Amino acid sequence: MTGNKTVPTLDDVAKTAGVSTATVSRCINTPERVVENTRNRVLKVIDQLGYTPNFGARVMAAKRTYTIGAIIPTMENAIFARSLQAFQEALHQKGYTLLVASSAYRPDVEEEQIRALVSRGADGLLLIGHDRDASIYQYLKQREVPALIAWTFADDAPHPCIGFDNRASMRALTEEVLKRGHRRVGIISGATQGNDRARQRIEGIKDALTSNGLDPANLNIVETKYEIECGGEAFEKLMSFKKPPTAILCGNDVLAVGAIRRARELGLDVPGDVSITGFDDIELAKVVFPALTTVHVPHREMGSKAAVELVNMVETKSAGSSAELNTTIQIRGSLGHAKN
Amino acid sequence: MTGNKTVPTLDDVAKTAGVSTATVSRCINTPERVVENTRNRVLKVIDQLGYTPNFGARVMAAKRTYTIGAIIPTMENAIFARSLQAFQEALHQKGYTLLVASSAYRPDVEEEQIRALVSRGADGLLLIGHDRDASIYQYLKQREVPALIAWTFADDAPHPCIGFDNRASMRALTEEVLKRGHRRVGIISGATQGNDRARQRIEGIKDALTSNGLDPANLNIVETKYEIECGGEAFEKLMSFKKPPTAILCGNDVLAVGAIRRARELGLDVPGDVSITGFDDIELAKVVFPALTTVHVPHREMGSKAAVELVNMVETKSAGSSAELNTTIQIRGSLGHAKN
DNA sequence: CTGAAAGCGCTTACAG
DNA sequence: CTGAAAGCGCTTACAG
Repeated sequence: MTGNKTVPTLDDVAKTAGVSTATVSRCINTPERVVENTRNRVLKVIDQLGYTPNFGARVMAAKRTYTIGAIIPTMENAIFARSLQAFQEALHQKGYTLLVASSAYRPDVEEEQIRALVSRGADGLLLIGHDRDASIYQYLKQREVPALIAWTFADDAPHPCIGFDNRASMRALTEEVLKRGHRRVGIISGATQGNDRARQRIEGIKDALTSNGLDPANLNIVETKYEIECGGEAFEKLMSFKKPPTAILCGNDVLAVGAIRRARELGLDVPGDVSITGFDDIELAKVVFPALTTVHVPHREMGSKAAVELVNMVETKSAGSSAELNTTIQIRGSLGHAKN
Repeated sequence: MTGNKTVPTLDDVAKTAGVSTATVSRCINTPERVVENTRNRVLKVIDQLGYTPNFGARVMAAKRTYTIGAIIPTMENAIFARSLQAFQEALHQKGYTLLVASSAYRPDVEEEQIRALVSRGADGLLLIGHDRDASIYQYLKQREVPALIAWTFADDAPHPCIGFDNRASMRALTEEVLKRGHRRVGIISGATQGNDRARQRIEGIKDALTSNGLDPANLNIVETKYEIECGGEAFEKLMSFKKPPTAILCGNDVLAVGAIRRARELGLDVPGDVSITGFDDIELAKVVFPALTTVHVPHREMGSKAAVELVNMVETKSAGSSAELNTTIQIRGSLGHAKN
């Protein structure tokens, strides 16, 4: 009744199976290098004793943790959730576990989290967007921790990325808006500082305006935090202008949903009085009324591809390769024709 | 230019500071046991060399990983997100990192994940609900991994839990529904098997019916997966009865939102034709139209309290104590009077 | 195919 | 207050 509660070690297995610890280790890690006979015997003992390798020891000896870290801007809303779920599932399938932290969209917090996960032994890191201090990339390089960037794509990125073209996507959405006669366009953007995705999306809007003969200089842009309430406030601000926009493009669905809600509170009809669009196509987009016109992002695909590629980078110690995913424009009730 | 890329070890620090590794270790872990003078010298060297303790070695020597695992049913929607975010933040503040996995509401997957996180060295585990195989609790006990249950509360639970009374909460909500004249009530529940929360919520509804002189036996219950689409299908099924319910109580907001959406598609007015309620009060609840009457759960409070208590259990090796949190009923547009 | 043994980088009684 | 040294439980060249 006493030795009963002790967790069995490799040594225990080796002794009761009558082999060396090396052999037991091989049975677990490279079974093909052990003859079937011994292997079966060892595996039976492992099963009998309920042996599981000690994580710390394994990490130290193998210099690998089979752990991947992900730092996302937020877990609060669904923006990154679906992707992260797919990422975790794919990781699990490859025998890796996910370590998560969130940065609250703050560069300083993100840096702290990166260091925390690395020192905790993450074999690789998933990061969102590539806009961050050079010193961080240097640190990652020094520690030899491969990093993969998601949620954005750029040919010339110094790090591999699995994502989509934020600028082109937003441009395509804006074209749809302009096609419906809108000429006074407002923007509600998340903070652009340290957020290349937010900036790219704004650039995309400007691209579309320019190619339609409009002057991007007249654009009204309100920057705010990615929160529903903030979207509402920004909306109110834009609508308080003497010549309010007839269409408001939001940096993501969360902001757009806040805008729609505030519109209702103010007695404004969407899209009758003002059209509103989002970006991401999270669950909220389909649930809000009117349903949100937005850019559909392949969340799950991005998550699982990122997992596969990152594990590949870790295991082959290769630089990794990028992949561009497609987005599609989802036209729903919140976008209508400019009345005028 | 060569030794440059090597990650410094404790030994390196000890040598260049002219002390033993024990002293360096103390400077990091129990600084008060080192005189200020030596300590300062050592800390300076640590800083200079950019030393960070090797995780694996530390884990093995200290038999602690400073890592807490959490297994939640899903990350896809926002149900657990806010709580998990608060949990992670509180953990981070205490110097712990969060390991996450999701079970997709499947007991077998959950068990696999529990074993994965434990063998990965989680110092403690956060689990949702207490309904699971006894062998799992036995395993946890054998491995001496403390577990804390969230999202539910029971005085007599064998494990400490930080949560709320699902049954009483749902009963209180149901009272509000009955108060508005509803007599034919339908239920859309998540799968009850292996989910004590789902069962408790149904019991709560029955409690309210009984105490109002209604027979719970007449209740129409549809069980389905916790997904928006499924909520819609279950709704349609309930409304296809010859005597459809005038109020439908859903096991959570996700199901309720699906029901509301389907109602609109079917041309039914909510709450004019049928009232719909949810549970959890996630963001969706306020965004859907009409806004959802639901049970408000203190997500963030639950997450952070769970973190504090779990860390406490890990560090003091105590059994841990439970805490019951309060829920409140949020009356919003989706609940109206029975027309009859 | 298998074993003996070094080594991974820390922490922690035990002395002094 | 500080140091010498054992030990944590694995993996992996190196032999044979």
